[in-house]
Amino acid sequence: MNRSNTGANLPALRNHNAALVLDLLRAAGEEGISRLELAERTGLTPQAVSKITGRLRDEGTATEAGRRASTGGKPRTVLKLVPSAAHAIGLHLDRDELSAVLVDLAGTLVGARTVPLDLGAEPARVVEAAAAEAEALTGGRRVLGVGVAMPGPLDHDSGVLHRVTGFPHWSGFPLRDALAERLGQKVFLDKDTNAAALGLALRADTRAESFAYLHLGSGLGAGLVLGGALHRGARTGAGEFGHQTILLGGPACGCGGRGCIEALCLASVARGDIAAAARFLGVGAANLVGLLDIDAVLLGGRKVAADEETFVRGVNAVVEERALRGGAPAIPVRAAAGGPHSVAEGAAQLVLVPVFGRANVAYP
Amino acid sequence: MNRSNTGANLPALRNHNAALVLDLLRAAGEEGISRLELAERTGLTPQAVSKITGRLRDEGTATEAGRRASTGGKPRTVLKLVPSAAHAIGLHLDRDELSAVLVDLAGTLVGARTVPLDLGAEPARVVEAAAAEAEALTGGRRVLGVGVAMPGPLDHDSGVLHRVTGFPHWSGFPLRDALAERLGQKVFLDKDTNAAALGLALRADTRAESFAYLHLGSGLGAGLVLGGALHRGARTGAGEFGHQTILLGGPACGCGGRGCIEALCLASVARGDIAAAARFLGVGAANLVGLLDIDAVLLGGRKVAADEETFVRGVNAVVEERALRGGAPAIPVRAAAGGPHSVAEGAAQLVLVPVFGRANVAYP
DNA sequence: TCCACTTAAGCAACGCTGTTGCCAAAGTGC
DNA sequence: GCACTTTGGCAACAGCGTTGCTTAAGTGGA
Repeated sequence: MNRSNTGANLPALRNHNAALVLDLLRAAGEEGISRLELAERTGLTPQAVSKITGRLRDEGTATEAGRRASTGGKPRTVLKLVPSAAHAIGLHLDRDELSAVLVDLAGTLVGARTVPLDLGAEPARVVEAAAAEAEALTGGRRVLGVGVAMPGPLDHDSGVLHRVTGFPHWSGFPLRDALAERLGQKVFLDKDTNAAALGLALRADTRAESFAYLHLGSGLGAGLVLGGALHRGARTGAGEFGHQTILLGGPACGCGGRGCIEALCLASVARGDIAAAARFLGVGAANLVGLLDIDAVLLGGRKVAADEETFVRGVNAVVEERALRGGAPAIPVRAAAGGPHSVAEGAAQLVLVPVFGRANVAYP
Repeated sequence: MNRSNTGANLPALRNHNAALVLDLLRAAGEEGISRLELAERTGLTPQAVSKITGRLRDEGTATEAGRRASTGGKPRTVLKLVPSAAHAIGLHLDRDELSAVLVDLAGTLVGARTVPLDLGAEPARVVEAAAAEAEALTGGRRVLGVGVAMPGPLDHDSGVLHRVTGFPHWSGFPLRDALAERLGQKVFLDKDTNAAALGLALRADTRAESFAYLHLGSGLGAGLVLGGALHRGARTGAGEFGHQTILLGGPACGCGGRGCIEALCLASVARGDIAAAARFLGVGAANLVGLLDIDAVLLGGRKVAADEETFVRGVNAVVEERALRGGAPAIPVRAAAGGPHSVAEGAAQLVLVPVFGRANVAYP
């Protein structure tokens, strides 16, 4: 259940409704949305919407932008988000590269920087490098916070890293708090696959409330969006997809197990048999779709990008066959959209999520 | 993200806070809880808690029950839920049996009836039989609604059945609305595995925010509780666990696939090799634990009950080994508690969930 | 051109929420 | 017996969305 455990008072109620309206304004994009439509969609009275949008306009977060055609009376006024009213920074710390982006309230990329990074260096030096990139992008703008995405495992709630694969000295380092203190900004930390999935969840072209993002690069991982929200699990460990067993007693995997999807996929890719890799991935995807009843499967990662069509076709074939067998409707399998900074952009969305009321709790 | 899509006003805020307090009162059980502790746990001010509990006492839902020892000042007054203030009915429609229970606000079993049922009969007759059982249990008490659990597939949101396996004439029947009209009560419909999981989620001895309930009977299914709420998926299809592939190219399953957990498990059970069945179940459980990062795995169903210890031990061994391999803490694997009416009791909880604010949306 | 009608949106008064400031009640312990 | 601590209710209050009404801004027929 996606629920709040804390009591609510008038300011909380006000934030809740304002976030709801802002989320609709964001979804409306350039087209805008009228006050009455906001009222219908939120269930609030038109008068309440007028008050809320009035406050947003006073803040500078929303603005009037034209009118619709009349339907026999006074035409509706169109309201739009003012994306430049605030910004967020997203950082993607990868093994050998640091990607930093600045996005506006609408999530649009405003600036980006990429520099080499040695994740094996001392934590303090990495923090300093990350902070420098963030500051270089800020440029006097109103920045709400900084989102950081990196390879797991880590703990989203406490902002502490665990044993980052290959870099044992990161274990237990409180990256979120260290960066927050250095920058004087709110900082949010999450796994790279989660950030990527969040970024996809908020793209206008991904209209799915629930989906799985499967990332096949040097490893295989997943980001899960369930009911519009990231599912992180109890210890930010959710999305461990690569080491699902699909072939008992199968070939050995680096993890110590046998018949893991990752091992089967990567071996097939290494052999050049992309169709076989896609089928293995499809079996895991079909398991996942059946278990969670999601709306879509999105594929990404370097290995997928190298032969998108074969992967999409192969995964789709397995998922579709399994759905038909179970009498369920088939769900779409697509390649994930997104450019070279998609993970960093998703990280920036970690900052924007609470602004638009899409946090795991309805009341902050 | 577990979030509300609708606007909130003062009555909604009041309901939200009252439900929060009621939930804490329920969790406190016979021991009770003081006003100040309620204030700490909810984040509300003591005065707000006094007002809310005052209203609950006026309604008859809560009552004062003794005091704690003094800590140097006026001793705290203990408040308790009055379980008999309202009741809920739960119905479990199984293939050959109808189990009906009456539970109080605390979820305690107050009455139960079991009669034979032919799920293959005409829907109208089944509705009538269900309604008669519900009425026989009511007995002039204040009943908040009726929860119905039955084998899927079905749609929880619309309350309509799909092609119930083996009973094609149920397809498309609006069971929820038919029963609601016949009884003049609110009715909630869900899958049997979901009801069982919900019942477990609300038992005092299951202290897990997120867990999977794996049910091995004539088939194999799962109920998922994530972050304290049932995860039903987009079409109430979540929990399709039996037909997860764990052995590519394995033995054929009745579903048309190969190497499904269900087929492997049931074949082992039929051979009398319970340890092997447990290992197969364990592989599926380990996949699930890794994917969702849950806190516990609970096992139930007739086949499990026949040799609980072997199943728990076998599943635990696989789950534990996988967790250690991934560097994650091991999570408990246990047999699900619950008596002969546990599914019907969980169905009754479908009615109580909104009362205690544990619905999927924070604001109803 | 005018006027009746429709639709949009703000103003003002209102009921009700949790909060704040204060005080009475009910204990402990020197 | 008195000072102190802690609980918990009373009363006044700020602020939320709602309600009732008015004004603004269009359409379309006479």
